Amino acid sequence: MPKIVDHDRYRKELLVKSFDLFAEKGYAAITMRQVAQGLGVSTGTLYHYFPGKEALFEQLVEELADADIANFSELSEGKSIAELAEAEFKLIEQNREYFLKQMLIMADYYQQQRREGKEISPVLRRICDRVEAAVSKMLGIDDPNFLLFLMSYTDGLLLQELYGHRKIDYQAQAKILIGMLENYFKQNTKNHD
Amino acid sequence: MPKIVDHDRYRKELLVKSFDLFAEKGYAAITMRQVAQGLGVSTGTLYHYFPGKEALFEQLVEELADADIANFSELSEGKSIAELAEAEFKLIEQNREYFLKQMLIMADYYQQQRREGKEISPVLRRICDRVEAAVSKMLGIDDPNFLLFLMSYTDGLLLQELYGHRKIDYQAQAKILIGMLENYFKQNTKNHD
Amino acid sequence: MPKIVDHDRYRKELLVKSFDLFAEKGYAAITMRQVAQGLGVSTGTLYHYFPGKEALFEQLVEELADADIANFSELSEGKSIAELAEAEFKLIEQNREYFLKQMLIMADYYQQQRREGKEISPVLRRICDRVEAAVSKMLGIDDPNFLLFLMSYTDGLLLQELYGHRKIDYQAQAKILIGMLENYFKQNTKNHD
Amino acid sequence: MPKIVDHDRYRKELLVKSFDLFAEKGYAAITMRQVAQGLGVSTGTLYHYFPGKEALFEQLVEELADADIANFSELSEGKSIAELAEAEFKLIEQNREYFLKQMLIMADYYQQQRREGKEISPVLRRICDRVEAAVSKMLGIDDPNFLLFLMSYTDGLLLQELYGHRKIDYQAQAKILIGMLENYFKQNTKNHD
DNA sequence: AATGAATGAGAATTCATTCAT
DNA sequence: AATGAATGAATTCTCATTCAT
Repeated sequence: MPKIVDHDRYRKELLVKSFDLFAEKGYAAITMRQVAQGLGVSTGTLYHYFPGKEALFEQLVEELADADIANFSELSEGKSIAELAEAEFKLIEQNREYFLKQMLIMADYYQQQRREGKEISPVLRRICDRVEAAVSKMLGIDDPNFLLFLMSYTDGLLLQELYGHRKIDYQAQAKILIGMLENYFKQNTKNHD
Repeated sequence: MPKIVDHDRYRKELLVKSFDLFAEKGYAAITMRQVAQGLGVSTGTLYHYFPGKEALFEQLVEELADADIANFSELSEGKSIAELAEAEFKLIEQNREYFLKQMLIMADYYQQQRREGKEISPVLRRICDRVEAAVSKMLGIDDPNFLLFLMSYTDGLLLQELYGHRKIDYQAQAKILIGMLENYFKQNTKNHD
Repeated sequence: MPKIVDHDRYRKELLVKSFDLFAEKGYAAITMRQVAQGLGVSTGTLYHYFPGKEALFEQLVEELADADIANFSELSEGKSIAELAEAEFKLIEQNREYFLKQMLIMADYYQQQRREGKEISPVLRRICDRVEAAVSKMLGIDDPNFLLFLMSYTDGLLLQELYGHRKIDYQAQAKILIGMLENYFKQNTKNHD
Repeated sequence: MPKIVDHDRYRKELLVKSFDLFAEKGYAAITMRQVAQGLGVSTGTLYHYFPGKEALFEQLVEELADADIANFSELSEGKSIAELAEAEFKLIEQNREYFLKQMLIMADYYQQQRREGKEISPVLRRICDRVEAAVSKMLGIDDPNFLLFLMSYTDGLLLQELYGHRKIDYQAQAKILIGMLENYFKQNTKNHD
């Protein structure tokens, strides 16, 4: 069944391409025709690969959960905390478009699930967990509360972007974070004594 | 002699009541009929007070920008940093529903403005600025970068709720924040010497 | 019951004022609010004087049927045919706005009656007959076929305005009509011998 | 392979079929649902072929401007003026339904354009000009003023139909017209001497 | 597989009319 | 009498979805 592979491969390709479209307009606001057009296919074809709009969106979010947070791992080797933090912020800054879009899609998905009375989606949690794990490994931090703090801070920074905050100085933020981290490790070391 | 109605007062009342509705479903997903029903009026009446769905939503966001962040000011008197931070987190925890909804509405508004090719809305910025000013005054902090850090952190914490994070331990987070703050003030004092 | 006189007088005043409004937009396209606004009253007041939109329009058309075709009679005294014809055309030209509007309203009324399956309205006929009688008296012509010809010609001339005909040369048309009339009278006289 | 439909051909077919519907009820009074129903299609299909009600109506009027005034040319060969005139009136009488409807549509269009503050439509003029050209060629008359007279007369005759005039005697009218024409040609010939 | 024409339920919005004041 | 707020049915138009080709 080589055909099925092709079918599946193409489906995923469409999913990836639809990411921007959903992020730009939002699930409820975008139409299937717009999606089809954006993907360069007919609506008929779109429905050939996905049973409907809702399923398409769900699969997109699941795709996000499966997608590699590829870049994170690159930087994690044997550097000082300061270097790591700086590298992380550079990475965030460089991909802020992507992260912002992912955030918007997740917010959209959250609302959609709520609308339909469903419990908070395990898919969102999965995405969240994986990012957390990546950050944990990258910075060598295990304390869940401190991890939550870090995640919140970086996610929140992206939110500020959305809120229209005047140009964010990622360098300065990195410096603050480094201070936090150094302090954290100092204290942690003390505690472990 | 017309029916005696304070048009403007009633309009604002409707706006306030529509907050939950828009937050729950999202701008694009909710219908004017649903809004009308939720407000307990007919669609005709809704259109009597607002020229259209878009205007209604915009006025809602503007209302948000004008609304008092009343509760913040209460706690700001002569307490230690630790007390203030603890109080702030309690406040966030208690109002997390409201703050989350506001966040969703702002994200929605952001998308809607983008969809229409408008520049990033000054209204969002106004909301953002006011919250920042409130936090600044409350905690007695002026450094914009540190303020941004704080805002990001607290906003990001709310985002984690949305992402389906298992019960967030606001107490533990408060502790972390206090550590940060104490460290910040210590350092700041040193620098000023 | 002096009040009733006032009521009735005011009603007619409103009718007269509504003539332009209906002519400009058409019965179906104009809204009662627009009419009210155009008349400088509230919709409530409008409904106080007329039971509804349809009745208002019907009364307007009836008002047209009752209105004096005042100006026509002025010119009818002891003049030559050429003079009369010329005078008539000047009159048409001067009032072409009014006549055009009347034409539009009558066409509208015709359609509305048809829509409701009613027979061709006697009211329209009444207007038509009165105009015919006026022309007959004015030009001293009795032959119904020739009168019909005359009416058709002048009404048709107005239609040409509506069709966007470049500036119509009423002088030239008057000359043609005079030729027709003179010829008609010559022949008629011969026939009567 | 899409369903094989000649989009443009079908669009024109719909236009032609919508002629009666618009003439019967008027642009503002007829609803798109009614049009769709009258054409035997769904509203969705109607909107698939036309961007909106206004565009549909405009295209209809343009279609009228392009439509052949086919029948006119038939009769124009080598006959006496009397025969031509008689033939014309027979033609008008036979198609009076069609001409009346065209007149109503044009009046409607005129109002609609005015409503929107547009200048007098070139489309109406185009229709008008083409009819004029046809009549000119048919009767062999060039004098624009005399042509205007003829057009006005015949159009006006149709108007009388609308005004509810009792049965119009087209034979008698033809006789009058013949008189006019003969007189016109006689005089014209004299002038050319 | 792929297309896009067709559908009709449902969205935003309007409007004649009613009615409390 | 006069006002204009309130209503909800009806209008224009959209859109997810289906289906013949």
